Amino acid sequence: MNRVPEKPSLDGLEDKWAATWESAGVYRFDRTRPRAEVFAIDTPPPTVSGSLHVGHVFSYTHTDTVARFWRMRGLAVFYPIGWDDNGLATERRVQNFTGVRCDPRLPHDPDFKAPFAGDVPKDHRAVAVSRPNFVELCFDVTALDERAFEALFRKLGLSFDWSLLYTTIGAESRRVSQRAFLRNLARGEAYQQDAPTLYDIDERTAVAQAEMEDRETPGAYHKLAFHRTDGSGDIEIDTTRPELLPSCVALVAHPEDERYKPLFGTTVRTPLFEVEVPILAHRLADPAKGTGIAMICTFGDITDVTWWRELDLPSRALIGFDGRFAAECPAWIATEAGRTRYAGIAGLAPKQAQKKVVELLAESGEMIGAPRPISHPVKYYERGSRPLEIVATRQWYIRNGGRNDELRAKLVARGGELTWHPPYMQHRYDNWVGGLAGDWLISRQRWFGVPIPVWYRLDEHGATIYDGPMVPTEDRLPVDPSTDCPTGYAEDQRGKPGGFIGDPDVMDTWATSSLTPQIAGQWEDDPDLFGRVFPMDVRPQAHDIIRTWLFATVVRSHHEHGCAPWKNAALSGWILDPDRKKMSKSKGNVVTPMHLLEQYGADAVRYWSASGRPGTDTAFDEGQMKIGRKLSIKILNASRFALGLGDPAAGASVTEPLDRAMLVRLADLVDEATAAFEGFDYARSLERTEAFFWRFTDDYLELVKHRAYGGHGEVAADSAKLGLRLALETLLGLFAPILPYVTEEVWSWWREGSVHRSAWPDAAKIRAAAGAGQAEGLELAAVVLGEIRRAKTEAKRGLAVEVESVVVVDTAERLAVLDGVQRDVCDAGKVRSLRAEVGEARVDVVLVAD
RNA sequence: AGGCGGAUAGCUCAGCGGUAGAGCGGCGCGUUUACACCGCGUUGGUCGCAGGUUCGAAUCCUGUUCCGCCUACCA
Repeated sequence: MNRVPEKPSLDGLEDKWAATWESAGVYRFDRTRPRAEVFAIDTPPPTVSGSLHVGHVFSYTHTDTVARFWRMRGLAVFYPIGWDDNGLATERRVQNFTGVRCDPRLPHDPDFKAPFAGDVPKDHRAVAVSRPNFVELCFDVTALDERAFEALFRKLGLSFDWSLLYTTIGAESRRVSQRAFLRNLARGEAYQQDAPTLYDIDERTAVAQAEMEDRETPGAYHKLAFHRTDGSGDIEIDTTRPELLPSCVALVAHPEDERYKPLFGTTVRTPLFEVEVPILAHRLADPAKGTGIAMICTFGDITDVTWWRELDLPSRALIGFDGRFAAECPAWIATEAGRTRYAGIAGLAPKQAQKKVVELLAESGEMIGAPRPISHPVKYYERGSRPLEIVATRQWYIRNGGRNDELRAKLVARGGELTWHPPYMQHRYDNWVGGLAGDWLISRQRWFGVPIPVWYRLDEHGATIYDGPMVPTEDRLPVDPSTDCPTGYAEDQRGKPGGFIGDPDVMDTWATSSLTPQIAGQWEDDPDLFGRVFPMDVRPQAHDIIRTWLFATVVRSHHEHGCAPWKNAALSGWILDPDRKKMSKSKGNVVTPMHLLEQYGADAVRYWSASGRPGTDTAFDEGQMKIGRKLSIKILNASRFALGLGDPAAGASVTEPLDRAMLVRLADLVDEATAAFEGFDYARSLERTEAFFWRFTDDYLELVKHRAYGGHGEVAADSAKLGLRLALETLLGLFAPILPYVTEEVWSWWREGSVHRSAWPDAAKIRAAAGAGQAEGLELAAVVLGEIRRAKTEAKRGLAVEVESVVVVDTAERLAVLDGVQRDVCDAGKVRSLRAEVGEARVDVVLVAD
């Protein structure tokens, strides 16, 4: 059966085969298979906040090659895909795309239409919309983005089972997320606390430690004079945040610092605001920093929080949820001068307040010298533009070992249960878990997310009673406490004294995406399915989100299931631009992938991706894509040659030494490629297969060509045809995970079904066909052929020119091997006579005269 | 400041104890019935630096310099 086209082409293969695979269900998960026969992948759901970039193509291809390998090995591959479309990134996308902002105080407008669709003018001021309207827009815009995501992933040839598609904002995800939260709550792993938290004043939400990053930021030391209340002079302190002076609650120095030891227990008056504060001792005060004595403000940084807690200080926080200083002068500023000065900064943002305070200090003479500019690391929300503030608020947390060493040790051990690819990535995990400073803050003061499924009772005055929140039964999930009622209450009691109120917050995106194994596996909704896929075999992801997604998933699995969520963690590197910088949207150096797929073809782009070794950052390189395209074309043409020779006779076998030698090497290749894939090393498998393939086409095909055409009779020709077919079948199999389109195309010329459902190549079967083949035969023939080619090239003659004679000098042993392949060498080189001599290795070539 | 990676041909990278490799690029040759979206040949390197172990080191050990990343560092 031969359906070899006259002029094979790569054009159009993506659309043709993607459609066929979908309609034939080639990648459908077989849920009847027991756990031992399943390979389950916890695919990262990409964040829906615009478009996918070439980095996604890179890492998703890696996982896809592994999925395809295990599928060919006969496992039922559970390979879901989801869209992470809840959370702040999505909200931002929607704001930027439609030109609106959410104002939850507004009423729902049923006729509202978005003012823009991706074409928001630069000078546009965002239109305020109600929360329900905003959420509707979020659904609309994400649906649009998700269609584009799907088109790209399908074209790239990712072998997802699209029937398993989920979204993190979908009802199923909300149910899983809320159920997991409620179980955390019931077991005491989730709790509420009113405490200082990291707070982004632009997004107006609390953020978690994992979402925080340091940025080198310009600042300045200001030296301030605090006045001793016993009148014996001033204490000088250095601060980068003089605007926090009205929140000062104490000064602190190291307990062993001789300079300040005598002052502990005495008090000073703050500059400008004239508040009396104590001088205290604490080990975290660094005698080498600034003047060695610091002012404690509520709250300038995390150390302030520690001091506040450990020294039992009052809270004098002034920066509110809007990021501005309180409008009213606080009671602790008692003097008239102090209150007048505070009026000057009331309502200002931190930066403006600092400017004003510095002015006031200059006027009062309480600043010593000019500010000394410095550059120092400051904490930002990773998506934020202004430094984080610390604001005392009530928030929800999930225990993650940050405040409990026993739990911390258990979670480190869970990380140790995983097999990490590459192994050194585990250090990142250990490093992060070891350095956690607090529990995981999961509540966000946002709108498009999974609601925290609790209600609070209101007392007879309408005040919220936070103790003993009311929770829904699991059969009611998912709920939205802003529209659903707690059991035993009616809607008209919402917000009324003696009634109830819903928790207004949503959970952070990670609090839901940390449950992707449970979401994809339909935990509790389909226990049969869940039992067949959990714990999963592998979590593939990029290494920059080990501290967030990977760790959070381990935390949830540990709490809920008492085990690690997967067996393996496979970490992809980043794509670097030609200047070796990470490609990211914020740097503006991203390359959009669709045009690459159209220009080079999906297989070529996958080839480039698969040449990036696991965990290794890789340069964006269109040159590699060109090579991948060349390789794909070569596969088409070589296949056309092998299959165009016609079918071998029934009962024929591989008899020729050259053919057997090639098969011996091919079997070795299968062993190597298999071992590489078993260790998730798709890159090594590709490299070895490709190296073999080029030698196969350059040397073996040329050596065998004349004989295969029938130059030495049917038996010798059939040996070649059989060898070629076995090699072709094997090479198509080895290439199939990397180059799914071209391999499927060639497969369809002569085989039934999909190559992607065929069995992974079997080295034993190839060795059986090779019989007593001597592997060196192929190399030896290639070496002699190479010498012949060189002689022709150096003589500036064409390769078609005939060779008068060749003398091969080598050991008797090798000459015996050469003897078996000599006829093929002479055919390929157009050699009239070849003589062998024992001696020091050498090849002499004499061409026929011009 | 700790930790982890990397440093090999002009470029991208493989090799990780036994005579320095591939592809791309450069140069030259060639239309041979799979392939001009081609083929063939060829040119490229004190394997970051300095010590050490070894018969033998790109490969192991120690130190060191650059580059990247992760943690920590906000008075």
